[in-house]
Formats: sequence, structure tokens, C-alpha cells
Amino acid sequence: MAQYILYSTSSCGVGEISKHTMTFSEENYLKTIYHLTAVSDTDVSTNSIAEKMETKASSVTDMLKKLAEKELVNYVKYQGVSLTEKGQLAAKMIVRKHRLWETFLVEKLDFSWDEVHDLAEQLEHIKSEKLINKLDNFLGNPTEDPHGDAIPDASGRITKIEKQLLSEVEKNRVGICVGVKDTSSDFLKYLDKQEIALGSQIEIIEKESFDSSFRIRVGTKEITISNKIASNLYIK
Amino acid sequence: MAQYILYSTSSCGVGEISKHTMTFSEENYLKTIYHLTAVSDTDVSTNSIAEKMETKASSVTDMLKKLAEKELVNYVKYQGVSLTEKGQLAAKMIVRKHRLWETFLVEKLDFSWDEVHDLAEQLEHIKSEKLINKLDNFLGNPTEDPHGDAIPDASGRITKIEKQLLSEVEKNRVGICVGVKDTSSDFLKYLDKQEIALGSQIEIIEKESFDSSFRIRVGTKEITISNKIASNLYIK
DNA sequence: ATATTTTTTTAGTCCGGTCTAAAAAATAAA
DNA sequence: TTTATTTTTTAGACCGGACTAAAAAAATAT
Repeated sequence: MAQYILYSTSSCGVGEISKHTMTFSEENYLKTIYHLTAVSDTDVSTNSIAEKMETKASSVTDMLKKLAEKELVNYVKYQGVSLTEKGQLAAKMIVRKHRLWETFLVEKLDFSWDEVHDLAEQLEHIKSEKLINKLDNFLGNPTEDPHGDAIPDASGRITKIEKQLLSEVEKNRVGICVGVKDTSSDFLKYLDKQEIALGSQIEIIEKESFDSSFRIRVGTKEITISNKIASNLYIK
Repeated sequence: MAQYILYSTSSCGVGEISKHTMTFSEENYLKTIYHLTAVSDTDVSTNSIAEKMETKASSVTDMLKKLAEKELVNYVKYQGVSLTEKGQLAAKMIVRKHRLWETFLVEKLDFSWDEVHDLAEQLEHIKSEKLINKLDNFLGNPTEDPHGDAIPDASGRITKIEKQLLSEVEKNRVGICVGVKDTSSDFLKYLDKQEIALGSQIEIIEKESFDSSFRIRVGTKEITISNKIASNLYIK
């Protein structure tokens, strides 16, 4: 019976990864694990992956074995999974592709920010390092995508953006909207309706203690937003 | 036992196709059949498809049944295959995508014309009519790709380009290079070396009857090219 | 017209990725 | 600490798409 306790021993350059081509499915699992790790920073459970990917736990287990075999994850039966260095880099490259394509779609093809996610899910699997680097240059080497999320550079480095959730900011602060936490189409459409976009100036006029809602000024307009909205908006 | 004699009876709009999503594999078969039909204009044989796709005849037979089931091809056992109206339109949409992406890669991302084919083979499978139409607009609705091949429009219409093979043109004619027949990387690299590109002025100085080679002037330079080269260059 | 060769199809296998159902391990409750 | 519950893994199946080997049909040659 095979052992799945795998620690990355050999260092691995970016170029090396592109040689082992991964399947779409493998890439999707890797990306999901990456995102789940980013939130909790502990080992990721089989079930949490299954839930996020809308698949079954048994399918996840199968895939984790394959990814462990390829030394992309550290997987110990019943104890969850984490990315190896190699896996982390691979995941970052997928995220890089996703966010660069989203940027392309919004900036060059004039898509709105709520339309681009599904398309980027397809485009992120196009296999060519050269393509993505040329796209990066074409877009002017952006560091953030249309939702304010950081775009890893060609070597996987991420320039951290300092930002705060609007819900955690004190009264009277004025800031610029720099990102969203929830990127669902519904939320983004709501923001469009309220004329809140990346770069909008937001001032907190009042915090309502009763329901934790916020009275804010967006540009020149004054509006009320729920706590749920406020806790999905980043400002700086 | 199922019958595979299928003629398209219902007319089918462009929008309708995108609902039945096709797999990558189905799209590749359809595209291959389309290209093979374009050359011979008769029914396409199982073997010719297998050869072009570098696969086995038995795999082709399997797929032809599936495509017939979906009413994308007219398939009669042992008698070859042709595209239905629906299949033709679907194939044209794939070709449209392929050629628009190639154009994008060359014009916007600065790829050379010998590099783009393999990338476009991946990009042509991205599923979104909206994306491809926006890309079309972004590129200024081009009618030809970087190799001089026609790009079908959103409804599948193709604006025929009048062009002749250089090998079939009489002595002293002056023309503009408008396309290539062979689009292999080797051939395109050869053309780059000889400084022959789309738009180059070409004058036939001499036809050598012995080996059917050509003495031509490209711009200001005089060079000799073999008959094989001349029969893969289109001029107008 | 018959035999031979080529082409095409069928039958059965395999692989990747998913699933269900059942077993095993870990966790929580009594 | 024993039992109940939840989580995770295994075992076995299926599906799409490919393959090999063998059978059947069509084309070609004698």
C-alpha cells in the first residue's frame, strides 16, 4: 500500500512545472486547495474541497492521491492536505492566469466585472507560459485584477495590498474602494447599481449600532448599506 | 441497431448550437471534417480523418456515430461522412474562433505567425459567443487571419478572397503576397528568412522550365525559390 | 466471377475522472 | 470509555474517448 506522506525535497523552478502538463481537473483541485489554504492557513479537509468544488468526497480522495503522487500536495490519510512548494507555485500560476485573463476581458474587451469569472475559469487552463507573459506585458503588468485581487508575477511573487474591510473601519474615515471579498455576480451587480466601483471614494457617515448597517457617502451620493455589504468591501 | 443516415431537416440558428455544448474532441473532429471537405468537396473517409488527426480509424468510427446522433454529420456506414447544415455552422464557428485568436496573438501580443497555431488550437475551444464577438470587434472585425485565410463572421459568412498560387501565375506578373497554403512552422520560418510576409510585393522574373523553380523579386531583393515554395504561396 | 487487398466497423479493453454504497477512522456525546 | 455521529477512504461501477485485434464490407486485381 502506497504512502502519501510527501514533502517536497527538491527545489523546483517555474519552468519545470510547465513540463509536467496537468489536466484541467488537477489544476482545479490545486487552485481550490490554494484558495482554501489562504483563508484558514491550516490543512484543508477533504470535505471542504468537495463542498467548494461541488463534487463528492470520494472523488476528492482519489484526486488527492494523484496530486500527492506528483508531489504537488502533502497528503496524509484522514489528516487533510496542504500544498508543497511545487504545488503552491503551480497554483499561483493558475491564479495568475485567471486574474490576467479577467483583467484582459474587462480592460480590453469591455466586459463588466460580474461577467468575467466563468470565462476566466476556462482561459486559466490554456497552457503556455509565453502567452501569459506576453498578455501580462500587453496589459502593462498589472498587480491587481478587476476585483482588487493581487496578480502573482511570472515567478509567483505577490505584492500584498494593504486594505481593510469597510465593516472594520471607524466612523468618519474616508477611503478608496480597492477590492471586494465576495466576487459573486449578484454582489457585483448590486455594487454597479449603487455606483460603487474600484476607485470610488467612500466615507463612513454613521454606523447604526442596532443592525450594524452603515450610512456612507459614495462620491456625492449618500446611501445606506447593510453590514453584509460592508463586510465584503475593501477600502484603503 | 441504430441507423446513421441523418439529414438535417430543422433549420438551426447560431444561438441554438451553443446550447448543446460540444466536447473538445467533438469540436476537433468537426473541424477536421470541415477542412477535409473544403479540399475535396466529396464525402470524407474514415481513414482520411484518422490520418489527419493522427488517431485510429476505429476511434473515428466511434466518434462519427456520436456526431451523427447529435445531427452534426450525415454518416452512412462504409460510405464516409459529410457535415449537416448544423455541423457546418458549428465547424465554421470553431474556425472563426481559431483565426480570430491567431489574429489576436499576432497583432496584439506580437507573436510571429509560425508560433500561433498550437495556441489557437487551445483557444478555439473556449466556450462563449459573447467573448468571440467582442474579440472580433476589438480586432476591428478582420476578414483574414495572419496566414491570409478567411475569418467567418458571427453568422458564418465568409468573404471569399480571390487569390492565386504563385506557381500558377505567368512570368512578369507582379502581385502582393496574400496568404500561404501550407501553414507549417517550418515553411513560415523559411518565409521569414527570405523576408516574405503578408503584403510583400512579389514579381516573377523567370520560370525555370527544367526544375520548375522561380526567380522572383521580393521588394528589392532577387531570390530563387523552388516549385514547392511557389505552390504554397498565394498572391493577388 | 473469384480471390486478394484495403478500408471500415465491431467487440472488448484501458485510462481518467466521476459516482454510489459500504467500510474504516476520527470525533463528539453519553 | 463505550456508543453514536461525522468524516474520510475503499471498492466497485459508469462514462467518454482512446486503443488493439478480429470480423465484415468494399474495392481492386486476377
